[in-house]
Amino acid sequence: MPELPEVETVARGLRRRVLGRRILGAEILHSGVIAGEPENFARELTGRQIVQVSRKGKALIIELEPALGHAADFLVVRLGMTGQFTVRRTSEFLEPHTHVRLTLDERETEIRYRDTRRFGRLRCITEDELRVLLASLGPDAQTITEEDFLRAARLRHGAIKSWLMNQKGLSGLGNIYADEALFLSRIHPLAQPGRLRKPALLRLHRAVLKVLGRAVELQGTSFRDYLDIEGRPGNFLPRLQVYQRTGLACRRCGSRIRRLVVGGRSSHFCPRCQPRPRR
DNA sequence: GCAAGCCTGACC
DNA sequence: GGTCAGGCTTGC
Repeated sequence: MPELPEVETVARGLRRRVLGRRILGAEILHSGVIAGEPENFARELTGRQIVQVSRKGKALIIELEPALGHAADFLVVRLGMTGQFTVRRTSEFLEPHTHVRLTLDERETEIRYRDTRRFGRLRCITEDELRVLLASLGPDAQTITEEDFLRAARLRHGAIKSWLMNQKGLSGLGNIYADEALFLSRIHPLAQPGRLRKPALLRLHRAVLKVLGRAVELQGTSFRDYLDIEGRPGNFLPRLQVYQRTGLACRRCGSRIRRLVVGGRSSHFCPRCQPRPRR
């Protein structure tokens, strides 16, 4: 599942491989992954040079050189659950569930978008629309300051796990890293942010930065589908402490890891290291 | 038939 | 403000 570290890895890969290159054509094999009109999408991209690749939270942002007759200067991608970008030779075997092909300048390589579940979306938007999108996301989870983190958490009711994942207080965490950060900071997924003491919130802030930093270094987690630009899996999987380890021994205390549904999402935690909050 | 991320809509 | 269910899709 692409969360911040996976999206960061993809962004770095794209930066390395396609920065400065021009998109000669866009072929849409399945329009379901395109937000808006597919014809418009293809028209906006055709002939455009890629001048920057960045991200905020889990949103991948590909900036195009401004060009006459083109309003949308940004290709923004949300990878959903199984979205994948690869840079491949045009002649290479086209893997199943490839939905978009962006031919690059010499016509020998292309950017491919693959997405088995088709929960991901690609959209071409203007700078104004990008601004609105970015404003709808909280500070990036990798760079959020202590102050912003405390401020965002303080007023919140409801489960801290839901807050970590809702992209508004901070953006970039999904199920894997939310569970991992809560474990590292020894906080129960049902704890209420507004009721936690400051030291606990500071622990959580540090845990978020730590787990994301390490996961970025290891190029993300390949639980099921995630692969980078070159088709390689990430290396964080063996470092997972709780995610998808239900029934296995906690690496810290040996208790069995439990699973609990919070906000409709499965949460994995150690009942001893992360005691249930007093209510 | 469930699970995943994200959106929408219903409800309190 | 908050929760919850439903829909999207497909592989297990």
